Amino acid sequence: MRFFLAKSDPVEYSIQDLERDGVTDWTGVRNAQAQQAIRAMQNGDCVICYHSQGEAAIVGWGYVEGEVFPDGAEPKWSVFRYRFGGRLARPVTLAEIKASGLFADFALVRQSRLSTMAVPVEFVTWLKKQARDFRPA
DNA sequence: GCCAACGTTGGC
DNA sequence: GCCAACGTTGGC
Repeated sequence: MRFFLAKSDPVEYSIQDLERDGVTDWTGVRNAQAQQAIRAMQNGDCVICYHSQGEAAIVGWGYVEGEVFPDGAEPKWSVFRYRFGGRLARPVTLAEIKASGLFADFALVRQSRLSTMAVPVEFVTWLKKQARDFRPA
């Protein structure tokens, strides 16, 4: 299993919405680099959920369900099906991630506007220490 | 609310 | 094909 991260503006669609829905199609990503991350996803991969805008924090996780597929309306763009995994009791903020000093090269820190990205394994290890309830299956 | 980063558009 | 102008996103 590999790890990715998907941002969402919680006003539009939050981890609570994902928990309620159980599963949702992650559409609307219209950026070449972000699309590259989506196309690299495989069934069962873990996708960390991050709230942007006011919150700027990791709030939970989920899983890629099935294969990545083309957007029905605009097939040149890829979509993944996102299944809820869990919520963190305490969000891990971007400020903490930056303050750790360990992840200056991570796209989350380096490219604030990128909305989906691959996550380095060292970050996953660190995150598990920060959030004991982060337990991807 | 402001600003930096950066993607997109359109004139040339 | 270049580049300025503009729009959008997200951190603060």
